[in-house]
Amino acid sequence: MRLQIQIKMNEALFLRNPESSDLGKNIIKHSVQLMYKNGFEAFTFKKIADTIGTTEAGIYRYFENKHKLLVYLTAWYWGSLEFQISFHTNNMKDPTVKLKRVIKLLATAVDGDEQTSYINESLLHKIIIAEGSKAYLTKQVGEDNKQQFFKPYKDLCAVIANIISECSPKYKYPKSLASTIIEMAHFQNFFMNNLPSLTDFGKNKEESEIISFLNDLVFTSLKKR
Amino acid sequence: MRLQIQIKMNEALFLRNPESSDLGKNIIKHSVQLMYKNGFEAFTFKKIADTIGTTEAGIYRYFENKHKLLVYLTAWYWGSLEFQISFHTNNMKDPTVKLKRVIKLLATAVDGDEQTSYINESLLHKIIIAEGSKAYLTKQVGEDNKQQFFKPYKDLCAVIANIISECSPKYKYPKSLASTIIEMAHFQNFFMNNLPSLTDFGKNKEESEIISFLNDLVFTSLKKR
DNA sequence: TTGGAAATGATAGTATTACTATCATAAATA
DNA sequence: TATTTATGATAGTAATACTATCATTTCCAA
Repeated sequence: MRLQIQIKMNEALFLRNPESSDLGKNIIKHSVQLMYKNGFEAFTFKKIADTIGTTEAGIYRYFENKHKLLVYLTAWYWGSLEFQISFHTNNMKDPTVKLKRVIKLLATAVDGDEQTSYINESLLHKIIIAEGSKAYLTKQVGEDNKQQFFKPYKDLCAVIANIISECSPKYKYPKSLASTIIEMAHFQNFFMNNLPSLTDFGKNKEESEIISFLNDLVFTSLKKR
Repeated sequence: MRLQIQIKMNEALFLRNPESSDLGKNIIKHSVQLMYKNGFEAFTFKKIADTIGTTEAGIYRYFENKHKLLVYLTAWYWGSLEFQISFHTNNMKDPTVKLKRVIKLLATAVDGDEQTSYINESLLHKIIIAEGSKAYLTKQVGEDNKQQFFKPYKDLCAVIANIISECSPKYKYPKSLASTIIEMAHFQNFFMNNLPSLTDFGKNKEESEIISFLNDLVFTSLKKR
């Protein structure tokens, strides 16, 4: 038996649920590929339509615009990551071990069944690294936030902040430290591959070094209090 | 006497040097205002042209496209910040004191003479917080980097990494820690104001709390080695 | 099995964006 | 005064980001 994780998506993110039809799944699948290949800026509904053999109008029936589609993908990603974290840290007693596991998941992402669904999680991970911030770095953050578009991100951050507090109840900045490690797991990766002199990992370009850096950052902050 | 800081800009960022004419300075000045007001996505050359009473073609004589203009502004910002840092930490012996000063400058930015030039540095700071990452989160990072567009950022990061190493010569990740505090000085600010639950500063929304967080993060990492 | 709703395909059309090109005029400069 | 150089004015194009309409197919329920 093969389990399919179902991530409950915010209904306001789409006009028609892409999970509900083949066309919808195709849109998501090829959006991931196209966005990975061309980047968010050069990504257009026309291009998806052409590659999957439908028309622009067809895509617009599912998503209002490409911003919503990006937010959809990021929400899916954070949701999936929170699931992975709860799955992999389940039954762990020691919060320190938990936190280490979280850092590893943040920095590597995609575990096991890559082909679980129509979403290529490995590509999605790379998209989120390069484009994820653009989901909220906009003039409409406020409204988008009111509509709960960033709930999966905030939930994930809260989960991590709680583990941090378990590790070190007196630490004063659990949420900021959580968002810092989430963001840095991605940014250090982007820098390592694209602007390596902003990191100490330019030579080997190993994700494991990012993990070491984050572990060091987090656990010196939490130790001895 | 009033000193005017001159930041040497990469010539490949523009077609005609905006500092060399009134029109050029006007373009920069109103770009900052418009980008602040509308955000990078809604910012167009037509809109600048209309607000300063020239034509689109006029803007295109100075900048190839709005991406280059954004990169220009970020380069200017990092250059100015590096200058401020070297100015304010000049003659300081204790690297710890220096580093504290750096963190404060990163998180507050804009010091003293706001009206030094045609660039409103206070607005520019806000633009960099919300739009700065978009300068490098693109498919062309590689080429842009080859043309040295990000040199001011990388130089600043190197300066900070050096101070970190002075504080703690054995610390293994000076560059990554430097890019982390640079990015987080901005992201925590953005989060605090727009997605406050990602931070511990949502209640008071005080920059000083971001500074405390960064100080804690950095100095626990560097202490006791 | 049949009738009707829902989803898709096909086509058209609009406003805006992101440019490029041309030519006349004004300003600076040699 | 001649001549670059910068700017203004206008036009035009291809692509983007949509919206609208109508015909066809699919699917589900009476």
